[in-house]
Amino acid sequence: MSTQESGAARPAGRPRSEKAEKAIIEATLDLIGEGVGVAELSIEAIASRAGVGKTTIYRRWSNKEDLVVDALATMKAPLPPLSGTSVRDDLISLLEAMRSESGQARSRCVMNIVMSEADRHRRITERFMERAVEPRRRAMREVIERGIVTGELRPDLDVDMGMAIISGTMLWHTKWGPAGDLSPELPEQIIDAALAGMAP
Amino acid sequence: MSTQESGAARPAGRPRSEKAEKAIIEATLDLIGEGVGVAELSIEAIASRAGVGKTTIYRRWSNKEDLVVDALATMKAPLPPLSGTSVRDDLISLLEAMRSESGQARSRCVMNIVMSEADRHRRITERFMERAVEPRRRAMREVIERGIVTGELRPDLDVDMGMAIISGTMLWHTKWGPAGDLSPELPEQIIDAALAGMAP
DNA sequence: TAATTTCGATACGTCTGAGTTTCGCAACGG
DNA sequence: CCGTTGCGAAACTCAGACGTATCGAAATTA
Repeated sequence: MSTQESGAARPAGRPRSEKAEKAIIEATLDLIGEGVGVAELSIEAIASRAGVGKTTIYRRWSNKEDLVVDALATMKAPLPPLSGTSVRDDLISLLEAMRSESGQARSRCVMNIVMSEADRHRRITERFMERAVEPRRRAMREVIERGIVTGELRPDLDVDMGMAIISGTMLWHTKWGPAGDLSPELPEQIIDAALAGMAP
Repeated sequence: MSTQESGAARPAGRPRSEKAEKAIIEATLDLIGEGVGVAELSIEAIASRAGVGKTTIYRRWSNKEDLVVDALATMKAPLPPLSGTSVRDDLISLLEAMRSESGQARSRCVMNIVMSEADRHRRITERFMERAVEPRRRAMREVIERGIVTGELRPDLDVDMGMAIISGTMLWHTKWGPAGDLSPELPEQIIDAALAGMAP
């Protein structure tokens, strides 16, 4: 077992370095986190940052887009634990997770790329959505649907619209809200405002 | 008056072509509208598209960023006329204006750039915000404040939060809503949902 | 040990685009 | 008509990055 296969017979020769692979992905996310866009992102910069030869990158990914897709796909969403005591609390927890991520430069820059590169590099967006966005979306949907069942939310509530209001209001604050970090009270404020509505 | 100055004495020599300037800005917006990002945007492509020599561009703008700033600043917001009959109607009109713009590739691409390039090219964002976003923001704020005065909206409503909910929900749909054009009913649906709230 | 494959480093030819210069012509003022 | 400035086109130099090839060393199997 110590020197032997795991499924497919090892093809002989020096095995690919797992460490190099990690370093490449990490360097890619690192540069992205510094605000470098996909277009400016150069393989040479990644190789240099990762302490790796360019060959080591090209042996694994045939082009930049493939690498970026894989790199972004590693940004999985760590869904917050939901207490389940009340819909209000769970929604606040979900927004709080978004808020804390919006404080990380890397997350912010990744979102910028995903949102603006959707047309040019469809594949980048697709994998990321499926891996990172969909799970969150599902979680929020479940909370809202549960709220309708328990009577905590209006029975005629349009679930999709409810999600759009909550996520959209949060998104708006991360993009156009006052500069600097978002207030820790913001998630609570948003949820209460969304629940209450604006009409008298 | 026909051949004479308007303020500063003309410095002699052939005057700069107003037409070329327009063509350059138009070509820039044209390329941006095709999804070309700021990084990929090349002066040569702009010159060629505008039917203009590179010199003519460099004589006016010393670098790409300056040109893009000026180009985006020409995208002024054509605020929709507000009937003023009801707050609901006016808010719907404001969202309808956003919806119709979101159907234009050029507007969509400009928004992508403004939102994602905010960190890298601060100046691009700043001028655009001031020229195109602020007027809309003011208009919506006035409508909401009027609604509070007339009693159409809750007296204790947080105006900023109300704006965030409405604009954010619309923004969310333009970015992550179902693909394709937004439904003409969407503005009305958003406003009604925002006014009503989610609680029973 | 021998064969094989990957490793990081480095050099290479190629391409794209920046920014400058030069050209002959056009448009303006005096 | 003359000096000045702008015009589009083209050529130029320069930098950066691409993607490939080659190197000697390292890691692994047989």
